[in-house]
Amino acid sequence: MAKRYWLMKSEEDVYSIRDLEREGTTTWEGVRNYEARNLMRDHMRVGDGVLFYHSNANPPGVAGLATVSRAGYPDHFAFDRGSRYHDPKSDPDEPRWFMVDLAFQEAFPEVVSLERIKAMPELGQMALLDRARLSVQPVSKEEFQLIRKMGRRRKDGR
DNA sequence: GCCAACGTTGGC
DNA sequence: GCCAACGTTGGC
Repeated sequence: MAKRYWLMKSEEDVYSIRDLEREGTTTWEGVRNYEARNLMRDHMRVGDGVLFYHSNANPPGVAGLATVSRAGYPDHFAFDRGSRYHDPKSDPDEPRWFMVDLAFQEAFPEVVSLERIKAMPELGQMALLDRARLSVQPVSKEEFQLIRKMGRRRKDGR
């Protein structure tokens, strides 16, 4: 199956690309939006490319790359009464929420800011721009490759 | 910290 | 099934 591409948001001060770099892999629990849930449960596959986006950051933007290292599986944090992600409506026999695991790939030398993304006509169709509150979203191969190229090159050309 | 967008909940 | 109230997200 062809590799797919995604953009996933994390609040920078909660979990950043540097945290992922240090840990190597992470679990992506806590997504509580059905559209995002469906993407993780039904469409994300091991090896898919991920743009790691920092929200609530200065500036907000894509901070690096990750890959999907485990496809969708039940978000067991929802069953844990002590977790901030506990959801009494999710049950192990019929889990409501799903998660994936990510592996670190690279941190960009400089964040590709939302402002720069908005300024690129080729990126005008990204869900990021009109589905601002969707934290897991599909990205085309062309969008992924362009942002990767922008991220690997510093603005000053070095 | 503000507030617009937007998804969810719950009364009817 | 409608829709107002409410909660959350996330840019600014």
